[in-house]
Amino acid sequence: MIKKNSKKNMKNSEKSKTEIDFSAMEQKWQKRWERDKVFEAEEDKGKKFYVLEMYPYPSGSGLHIGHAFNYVIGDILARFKRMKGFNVLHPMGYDSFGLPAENAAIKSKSHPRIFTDEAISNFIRQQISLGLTYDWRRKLQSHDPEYYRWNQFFFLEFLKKGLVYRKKSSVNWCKDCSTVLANEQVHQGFCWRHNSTPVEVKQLEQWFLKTTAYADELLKCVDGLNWPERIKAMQRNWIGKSEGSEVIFEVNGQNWEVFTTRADTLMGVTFLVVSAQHPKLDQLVTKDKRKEVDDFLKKLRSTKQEDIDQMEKEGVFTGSYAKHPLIGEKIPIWVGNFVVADYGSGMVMAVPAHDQRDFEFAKKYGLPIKEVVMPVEGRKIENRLIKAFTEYGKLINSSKFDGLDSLGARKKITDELARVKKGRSSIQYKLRDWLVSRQRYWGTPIPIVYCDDCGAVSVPEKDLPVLLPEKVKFGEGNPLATSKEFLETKCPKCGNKARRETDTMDTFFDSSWYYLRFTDNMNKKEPFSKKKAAYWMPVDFYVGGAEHACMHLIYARFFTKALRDFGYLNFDEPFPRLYNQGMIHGEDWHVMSKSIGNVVDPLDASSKYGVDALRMFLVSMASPDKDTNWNQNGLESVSKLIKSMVHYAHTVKFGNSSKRIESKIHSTLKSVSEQIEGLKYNSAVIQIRALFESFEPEISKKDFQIFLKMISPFCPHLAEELWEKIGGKGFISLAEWPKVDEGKIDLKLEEAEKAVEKTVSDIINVLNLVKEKQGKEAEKVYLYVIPNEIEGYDSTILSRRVNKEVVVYAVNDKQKYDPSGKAGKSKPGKPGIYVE
RNA sequence: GCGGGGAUGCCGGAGCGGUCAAACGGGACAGACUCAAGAUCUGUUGGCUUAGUGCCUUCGGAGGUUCGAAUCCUCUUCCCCGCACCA
Repeated sequence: MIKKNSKKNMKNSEKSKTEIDFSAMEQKWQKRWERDKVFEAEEDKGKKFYVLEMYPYPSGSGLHIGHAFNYVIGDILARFKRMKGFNVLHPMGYDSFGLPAENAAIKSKSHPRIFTDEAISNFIRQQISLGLTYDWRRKLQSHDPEYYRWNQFFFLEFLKKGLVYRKKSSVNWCKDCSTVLANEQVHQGFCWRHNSTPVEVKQLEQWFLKTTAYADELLKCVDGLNWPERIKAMQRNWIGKSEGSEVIFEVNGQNWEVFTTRADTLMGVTFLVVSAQHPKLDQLVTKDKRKEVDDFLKKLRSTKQEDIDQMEKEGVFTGSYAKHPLIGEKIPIWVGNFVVADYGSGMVMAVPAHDQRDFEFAKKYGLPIKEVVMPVEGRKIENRLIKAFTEYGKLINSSKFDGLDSLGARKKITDELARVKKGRSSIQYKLRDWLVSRQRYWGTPIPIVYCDDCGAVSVPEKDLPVLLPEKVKFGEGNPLATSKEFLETKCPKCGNKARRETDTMDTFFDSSWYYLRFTDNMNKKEPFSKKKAAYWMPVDFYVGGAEHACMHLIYARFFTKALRDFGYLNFDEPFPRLYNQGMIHGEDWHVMSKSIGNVVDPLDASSKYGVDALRMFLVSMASPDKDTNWNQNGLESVSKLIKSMVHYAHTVKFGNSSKRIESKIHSTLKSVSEQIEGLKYNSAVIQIRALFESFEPEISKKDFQIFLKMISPFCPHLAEELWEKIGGKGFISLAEWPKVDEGKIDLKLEEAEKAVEKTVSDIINVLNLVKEKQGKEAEKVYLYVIPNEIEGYDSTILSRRVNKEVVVYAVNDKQKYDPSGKAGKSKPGKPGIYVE
C-alpha cells in the first residue's frame, strides 16, 4: 500500500525515450494477429499438435487469476509448438449452460441467455487481451442450438445403442439446486455446489447414461495415461473395482445375493445385514418384528446425514433367517445402518471374526463370533478376540476347506458355490451410471416425447434441435414445464397429443465432447467429421484444474470410448496428457477471496505492468503445477526485466557477437527448448534472464533474433514489437524456432567465464579481508594471469565488477608490479591477486 | 481406514547419486551514484576460519545402501489433497 502511494507521487520524473506504451503495443499486435489470421489452424498441414485448456464456465465476474494462469500455460506451449513447426490447434469455447447463469438471471430478473452472452463477450475480450493464440473461428458455446443439437443427437444415438435408459430409482436431490445430481456431484454427502447442503434421497424416474458399461476399460486405461498421479489415483478410486464372489442365500424359498471379497470366510458367517434403504427390505420383516424395524427406520430417517456418518453401527433383527449356501445353517438377518444400499446387492454377509464392522455389530448385539481364519504363523492368537482379524491366514473350522490359505480358499469356496449353483465369482464397481436428467431450464432439452400410447419416444433427428423456449417461469418447479408451447407436442410415432420431456441434460454432457467439436465446429450435418477428428484428435496437451478428476474427466473418457465403439473415432483416450496447474493463492497465502480482499485481478495486474510481464511472471514463480502465492514484487521485477530488454533493444549495436555470447545463446537455447517442452517454464525464464544479463553492447542481429524468439512464447507482444523494430520478416509468432548450433557452444569459453567469475569473487574476498585486517580499504588490484588465459580477463569489466581499478598482467610480464610475489601463486584458471 | 502428493536456507522455490552451503526470484543488510529519496548498479545474507583458504553443521527425524546422498532404500513424524461404514 505504502509503496503504491509513494510510487504515484514519484511519477512524472522522466520518460526515457525507450519507454514504450505497453497497452498500445499489446493492442497493436492483438489486432494484427487477428487481421492476418495468424493463429487459424487448418487440417492436414503437417504434424499436428492439439493444445487445449478446459473451456471455462463464463461467470459474470470475468476472468480470475486462475483462468489467466491456465490459459497462459497452454498458450506458451502452443506458441512454442507452432514455432517448432507443428500445425497447432488451440481453440477456446464456453461451457455456457448451467445453474449459476440461471440463478443469476432469476436474481437480476434477466434471462440466462442475455446474462450468458454478456459474460462470454466479457471473457473473450479479456482473453484476447492476454495475447492468447486461439483460433477464434472455432469458438463454441454450449448454449448455442448449433452445439446442443448434437448433444441431443448423441443422446438419441446412445439411446439407440442401449447406453441410455430411463429408470426409477433413488436419486440425489439438492434442494438448493432444485434438481437431482449425478453421483459424481455429491461430495461427502453434500452437493458439489453447495457444500453445506446435504443431498436428499428421492425416488424419481430419470435418464441415465450407462457409464458402468465401460467401467473396466475406464479403469484399465488409466495406467497408460500421462496424467498427474493423484488424478489417476482418484479415478481408480472412483471406479473402485473389487473382485470377489456373489453368494446366494436362500430366504423363505427366495434367493438373496450378497457380494463379498472374502469368500474364504464364508464358514464364519453368523448373520446377514441388509441395508436400511434396501427396496425389498419389507419382505424380510416378520410380523412380530415389524414395529421394531419401523422404529429403527424412523429414527434413521430423522437423523441428519452428517450424524449418520458419525453414528455407531446399529440395527435390529428382521425376524427372518437365511440358509447358509454350503452348510444349510440358519442365519439371522438383521437390518443395519452401515450397509450401503446401492453397492453390491445392498446386503452383506457378516463375519464378525474377520471384519471389524461386523465385529462391532456382533459385540453390540451379542451375536456369535466364529473364527475361521487362523492368523499366519508367528502371530499370537488371543483367547478372546478384541478386534477382528482381517488379514489372510490358514482356514480352520471350515470343514473340507481347513488348512487352505485365504487366497486358495477364496477360489475353492467360490468354485464350490458355483458347483452347487449358490454363487459365482463376480466383480463390483463403485462407479454408478451417470444420472443426466436435471430439473432446470438452462441446459440442453432432452429430446424425448411422452405419448400415452407409445410411451417415451425419441424426437426424430430431422426435428433436432429441440429448442429451449425463451419464455418460461422460474421458481415454480421445473421451468420447462411452465411453457405450454414447449410442453405440448405431437407424438412422432402416432401423431397424437404428447408431452415433451421437461428435464434438461447435466451440463457435463456438453463438456464430454466439446473437444471433438473444436475440430469441426461449423459442421451443420454432423457433430464433427470423422476425418477431421481423426486428424486433430487426441488432444496432445490438456490443461486444467484438478477439480474435474471424477466428473468431466470420467465422462469425457466414457464418451470417447462409446463414440469409438459407434464408429465415430479411432482412438481410445481423448486426453493422453493432462496437466494440472497449481492454485495461485493470495500474497498472504490464503485462497484468494473477495471477503479477505487478497484477490489479484489479472487485467489489473497487466494494465499496470503489461500483459507480457504478467504472463512471464505467472510461470516464473514455480513449476506451473505447484501451488504458489502471488508476489507483487516478483511481478514488478519481471516488469523491470522487460523494460530493460526494451532499453537494450534500443541501444544495442548490431555487429558481431562475441564467441562468448554466441556460445551462451546456443547453450541457453538448448536448455530453454527442453524446458518449455517439459513445462519447466520457471527454469526457462531463469535461463533467459541469465542470458540477457550477460549481453554485451554489441551483438549480431541474428543472435538477437534468436533471443527474441526465445522470449516470444512468454512475452509475445514485446517479441513482435522488437522483431519488427529490427526488421524481422513476418510475425515472430510464426517464425521458426531457432536450431541449436552445437558448434557454437564453447564449453571451454563458458568455463573460462566461470573462472573469471570466481576470480571476481576472490578479489572481493581479498579486498574484504585486507580491509578487515589492515583497517583500510585497498585502492588498486593487480592480477597475474597465465599468458594463454589473458584475453579472458578484461580490466575494464573487472574494474566495474569490483569497483576498483584492476590492472591485469601476464605472469611472465617483466614490467609487472608485484611487490609481494603474488604472481607466483597463479595457476591455470586462477590468477594471482595483489591488492594495495 | 484406503489411496495420492509433499516437507530444502528469512520467504517463495529449483535441484532428485559426485561439479551442492545448494540455481533463481523476493525480502533484509551494506556499498556506489544522488543534496536527498526513488530508480539503477555492486556486494553480503548457516557457522568458524583464511590475502582469494580450509573446516564444521545443514535440505522434517532415525537408520541403511554407496568410495560418495538433499538426491536411492527402510522405518518414523508432520502437512496437504481425494475417497470413505464399498462388504
